[in-house]
Amino acid sequence: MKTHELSLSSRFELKLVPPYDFRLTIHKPAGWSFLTPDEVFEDDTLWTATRLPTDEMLGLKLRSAGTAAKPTIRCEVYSGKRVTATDKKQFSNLLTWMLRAEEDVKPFYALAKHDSLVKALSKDRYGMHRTERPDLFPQLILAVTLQMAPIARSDQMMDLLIKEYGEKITFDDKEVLYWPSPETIAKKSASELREKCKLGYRAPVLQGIAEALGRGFPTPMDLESMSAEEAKLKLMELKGIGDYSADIVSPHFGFPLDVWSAKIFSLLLVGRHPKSPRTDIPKLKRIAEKRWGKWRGYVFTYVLNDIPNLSKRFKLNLEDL
DNA sequence: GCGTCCAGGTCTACC
DNA sequence: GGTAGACCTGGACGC
Repeated sequence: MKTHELSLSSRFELKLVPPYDFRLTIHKPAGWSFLTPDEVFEDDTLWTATRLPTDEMLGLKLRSAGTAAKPTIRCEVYSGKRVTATDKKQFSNLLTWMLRAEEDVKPFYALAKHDSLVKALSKDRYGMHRTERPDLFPQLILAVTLQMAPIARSDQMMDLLIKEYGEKITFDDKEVLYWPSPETIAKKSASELREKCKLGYRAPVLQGIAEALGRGFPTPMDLESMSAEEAKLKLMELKGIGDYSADIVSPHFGFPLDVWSAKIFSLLLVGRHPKSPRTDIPKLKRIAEKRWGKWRGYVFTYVLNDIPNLSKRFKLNLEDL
């Protein structure tokens, strides 16, 4: 396994737009990782890693030094090269973007005045933010492995991809395994990927995506600068990425309903179990857009991270769907 | 044990 | 433009 030994390159504090709950944001209650499933979260400190569009690896140590009302995050960036003052400024800008430090969620919470679901969500998960990744490939791996598989099987495929082809990042006496690069996956045969990572028909799909990224593809930052529709269409040019996957991967983040979440939102939005969850997806997406507009992605993230509370509050059996 | 069924989409062929 | 059917494979389920 390729190993990167990184050393401290930059240390700075970020002031964030309140309310901002550090723990809820970077260590989400439903268990989704910030950047890699192998990141370490101890004593309200996160050690994680990311790959930049330049292919450089960074180690990140993030720690809250404030409260949800007065949020501050102490950031340490670990790198494998000597960094300049310009690099340090870019690290600060990058973390601001990744943590959505400047995003004001108060307009979202204002919807609670006339919306009982948003009222519950904003109370349960006050200060939780969505986050961004500068590395597109892990999001695409997530989207592809989620397709047509129970979550345990998706986890199995992702774990095997990281163990077989991932990279080891060591810094600050910690070790973090990170996702494989598109270059690594593009070089493997589909049959090897299928066998070692139990990817099934997804093996050639993932390899094709890795090859497409290697030929040049917009970065997440590029996609964000496009309109939401343009970004989605660009992502859907990748074979194996359809409407649902593009909604997950796009930094504009749509309302990525799959069969499982369609069952949940059918109960929350129209108060009944769907007869055919897959058929109901377009209708549910339209209802969500009309009800929450640009904040529907936030509603989606909040709901997925608040299932046990919502089940009790609205007397719905959402945990067994 | 063993066989059967199906899952947190996408693509293609066919009408 | 709409839709049925195929797609890997592991695990749940019934027997």
